[in-house]
Amino acid sequence: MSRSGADLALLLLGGFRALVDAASAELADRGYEDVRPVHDFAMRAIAAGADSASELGRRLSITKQSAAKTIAVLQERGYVARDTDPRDARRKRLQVTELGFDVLRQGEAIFDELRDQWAQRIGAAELESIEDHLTALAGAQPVRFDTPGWIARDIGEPA
Amino acid sequence: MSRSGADLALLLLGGFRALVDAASAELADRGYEDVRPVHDFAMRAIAAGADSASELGRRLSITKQSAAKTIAVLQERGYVARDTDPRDARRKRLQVTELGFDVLRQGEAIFDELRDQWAQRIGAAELESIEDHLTALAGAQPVRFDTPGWIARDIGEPA
DNA sequence: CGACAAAAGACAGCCAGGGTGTCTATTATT
DNA sequence: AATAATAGACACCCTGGCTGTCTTTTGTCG
Repeated sequence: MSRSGADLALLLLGGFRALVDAASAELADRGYEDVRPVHDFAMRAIAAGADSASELGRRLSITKQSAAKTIAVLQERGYVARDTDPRDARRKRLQVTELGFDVLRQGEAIFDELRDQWAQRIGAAELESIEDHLTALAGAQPVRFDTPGWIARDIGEPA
Repeated sequence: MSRSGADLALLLLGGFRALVDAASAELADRGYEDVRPVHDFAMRAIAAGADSASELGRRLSITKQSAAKTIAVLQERGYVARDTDPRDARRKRLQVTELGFDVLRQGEAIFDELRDQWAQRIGAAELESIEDHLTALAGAQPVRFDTPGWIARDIGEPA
C-alpha cells in the first residue's frame, strides 16, 4: 500500500515523538521533571565542547541570545555552571555540572533502552536499515533541534 | 553499526524536517509564503470534518482556545471561512475556502513528489517497509502535530 | 601603536503557537 | 424547571525562538 507524502512526514514525526515523549516521561519518573528534550540536547552540546553561549548557538543553529536563554534556565536548575573565562574577558565559560551529567547519562540509557525495544519489535536488522536509509536521506544535514513549545513542554498532555 | 537511541530520535526528526522544510519552501515558491505546516494540518482537519474550534481542538489534541487562534489566522488569510452554525447558536461553523483547498492540493502534490524522490533514492519497497515499521511502532498513536515556533516559522532559517 | 573591525554577552522587546481561567449564552439531560 | 455540559470569546501567561542595541574586549591591519 502506497502512502501519501504527508503521511510519511507524520509517521516520522510520530516516531520521533513516541521516543522523545517516552524518554521525557521516564526521566520525569526518575525525578527530572524539569528536563525538556531541548535541555538535554543543549547539555550534550555543552558537554561536547560548546563552552560559550555563542558556540552553543552555532552548534544548535540558533542565535546566541536564544542559546543564552537556554543556558540561563539550565544554570538556574543546576545542570550547567557558568563562570568567567580566564582566556577571554568577553566570554563566559560553560560547564555541565555533576547533576547535569547525571541527567545526560540517564537520558542516554533511556533512549538506548527505547531503541532496544524497537529493535526487539521489528528486528535489529530492520531498525538499522531504517537508520541507514534515514541517514542517507536526511542525515547529512545538521538537524535543527529547535523546539519551542511543544517539545519543551511538560509531560502529561494533551489537554 | 549500532546507533544510540538519541541518534535514532534525531534521525526521525531530521527526516521529518527534511520533508516539511522542503514542502514549505516549495509552497512558498508557489506564492504561499504564509502557510506553515501547522496551518496545512489544521486545514486538512477542517476539510475532513472538524467544523468548529472545539472539534478542531479535539482533532489536533490542543485546547479549543489554541485551535481558535489558528482558525483566526487562517480566516484572516482567507484560507478558512467562519459563519454561524444554523443548527446550534453556540457554534461557529468552519469551512475551507477555495483558496484553502488550493493550498491543500498543492501541499499534497508537493509532499507526494518528495516521497517519490525518496522512493527513487532508496527503493519503493524499502520506503514502504519503513512506513510499515513506523506505523507498527508509533502509528497507532494519534500524533500530536502541535508545532509552536520552529515548525511554524518562516522559511529561510537558520539565523 | 592606533584605528577599526569583529566578537562576546547583556538587556530589551517581539513572535508563534501552545496553555489556563473566566464568562455568558445555548443546548442537553435529569 | 433546574442543572449540567458545551460553545466561543476574552484575557493573560509561557517557552523557546527572533531582532536590535549597547558596552567591553580582542584581533587585525596599516
